[in-house]
Amino acid sequence: MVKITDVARHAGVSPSTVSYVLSGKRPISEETRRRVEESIRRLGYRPHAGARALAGRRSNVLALAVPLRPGIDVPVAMRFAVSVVTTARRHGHDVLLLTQEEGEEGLRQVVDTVSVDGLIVMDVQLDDPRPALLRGLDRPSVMIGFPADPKGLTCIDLDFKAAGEACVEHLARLGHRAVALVGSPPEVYVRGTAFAQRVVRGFTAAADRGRLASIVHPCEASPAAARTLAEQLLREQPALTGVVVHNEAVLEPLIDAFEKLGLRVPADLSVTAICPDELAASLRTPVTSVTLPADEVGARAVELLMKKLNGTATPEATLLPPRMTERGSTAPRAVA
Amino acid sequence: MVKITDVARHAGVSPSTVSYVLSGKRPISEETRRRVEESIRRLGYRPHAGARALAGRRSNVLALAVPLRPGIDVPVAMRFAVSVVTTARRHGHDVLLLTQEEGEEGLRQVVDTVSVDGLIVMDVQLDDPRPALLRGLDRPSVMIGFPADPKGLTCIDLDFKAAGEACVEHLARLGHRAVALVGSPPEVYVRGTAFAQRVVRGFTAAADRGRLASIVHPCEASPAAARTLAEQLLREQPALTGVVVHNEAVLEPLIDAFEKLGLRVPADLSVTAICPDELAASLRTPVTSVTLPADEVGARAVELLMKKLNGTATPEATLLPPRMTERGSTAPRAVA
DNA sequence: CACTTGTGTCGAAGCGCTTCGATTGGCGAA
DNA sequence: TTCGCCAATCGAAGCGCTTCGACACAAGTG
Repeated sequence: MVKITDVARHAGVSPSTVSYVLSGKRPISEETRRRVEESIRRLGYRPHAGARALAGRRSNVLALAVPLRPGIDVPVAMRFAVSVVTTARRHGHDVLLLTQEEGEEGLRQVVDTVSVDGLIVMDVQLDDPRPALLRGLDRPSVMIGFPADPKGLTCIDLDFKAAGEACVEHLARLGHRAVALVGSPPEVYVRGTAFAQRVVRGFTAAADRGRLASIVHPCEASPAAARTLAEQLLREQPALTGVVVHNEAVLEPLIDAFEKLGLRVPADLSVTAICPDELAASLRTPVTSVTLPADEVGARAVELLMKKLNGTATPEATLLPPRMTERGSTAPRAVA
Repeated sequence: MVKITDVARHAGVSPSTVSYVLSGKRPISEETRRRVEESIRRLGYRPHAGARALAGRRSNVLALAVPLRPGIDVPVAMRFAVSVVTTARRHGHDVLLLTQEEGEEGLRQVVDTVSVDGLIVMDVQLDDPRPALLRGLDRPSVMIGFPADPKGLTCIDLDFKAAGEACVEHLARLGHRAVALVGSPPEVYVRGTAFAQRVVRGFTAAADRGRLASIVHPCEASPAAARTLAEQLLREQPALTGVVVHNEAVLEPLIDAFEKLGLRVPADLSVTAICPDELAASLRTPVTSVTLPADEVGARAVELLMKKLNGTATPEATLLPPRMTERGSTAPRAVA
């Protein structure tokens, strides 16, 4: 194994100089720096992570809590995770994976063990016990999603309320007067997942403001549930011409179901979604959607955490404004 | 932070004794052990991971490479991952997450950095470059899946060939004479993913042996693709009465599609699948399936790795025999 | 020209843990 | 009773790195 003393010898400097070249914490002359960097490359030197963690106070490891709870869309969750991992790596950090089972215990343990510089917590819920835990920790953290009380924390997420509003307003502008929200699976609401509720709130508020008739239903993540729900919606609201889907798993089956029921999209029924762009664009009928920018959220979460690690002040709440892309699944309401 | 010397003082012993209590590498009297353990608990002591990694040669961290390639079923992949993480934790190890982007570079880097005791690599493909890399490493590894040449490696997976055979044989026993395999998305075959090909091989071999008419088609992971394929299968093989589905994402839509086409399951068409039990059991028509034991595979992979870390010999290949559960989606062929 | 101020580098002291060799005391064998 | 031996424990030497204070020298300052 190549160690720092090897590099130092090879470059004709002291180990501390090599360390300073690496960390940039003290000025190093241009020439020395170059020599050291050359030696590092030639010898293929990689600092020993454990030694670093011991001597410095940093381990260069982040923990990522990914609770794969029932009802969440796993592929979407993993987009966040992948984005976190790659961004972290760009910042020289590795990512330790925590899953639901480890829950609070896992959090505490990993933190106590000092193997982790900071943590990123996904799928935060309104009554989540983790925010309290995080507040008590001596290590910085960032939450993806919002708990009931984000005071003293750092949270980031898409502005789901605005996203819900944007969808309704888009439909309203097109002349639609009766709209429905197809939400996440019921478990998600039962658990009090903030983002789901925010969509509902935004949806309802905008509908009320625009004096649109509106209904809201959660929906299981299965094609069968989608079909059932499609029928139910039309029964409850025969004048329905606009649908907002906030449920990746049923987006396609739901459109299918409506078409099977004789409604053409967008001629008879306009559909918008809140979901990753890739999904919306990949469907047979590309769907007008507010993007769920998982990549951006993941990356920004890491960047916020890096800032906190550097002692830079960070905002408590970061809400990304919704960005809507029209793709042809929405059209002006046909005038009867 | 509580350190080993604090524990030692509290228990009235030397730090090395505490260390030996923890590692069990030297005999410690029953009484001392108890006192030390009590102190550890009372003080809430957690060994510093970095210091451990530095002093000992172990970091108690595993790397898990989860390449979320197109065409793979993310929820299923995550079942493996979660199982790996929880099993690793039971063995006192944390799990570092590697994603596709980091690929070989990430592997090498994490390993060089000595932050990792061993690695588990998922979604291995026939011509995967990683096995070669792993062979060259000085650290043990376990692969979930099989490369073209598993010599010198440790691989574990469901015996997909036998699984394919089991499905066909089950259908054959029920009197079916014409069967179809609905496979994974085409990308998966193009990439040469062993498990997908093995299913095909098992399926075909068993069909030939039993003199069944058989057809094989990959299928995109979308309801639309499922519908199209259902029609296509019936067109190509009007006598079709048995289907094997090896594609979690289209299992439900496919059954739907067949039913829409007027075939009742299992009265007119018997369906079996290779997928996690939970999925098979959760459908409206519970599906007879060979379980894809993600939990077991993940856990066994970790255990194999632990064995290698302890220097115990491990078999190169572990193939879990298929376990089939009848659930009512298969029935004897209706005699015309 | 003596004196401060910076700049770039070095040496040494740990970080918390494991591990190796040494030490102690108790016990059976001679 | 003495010796040797084993079980149980201790002390000290690092593991590879960061960081702090010291130092040497060059470049201003009055």
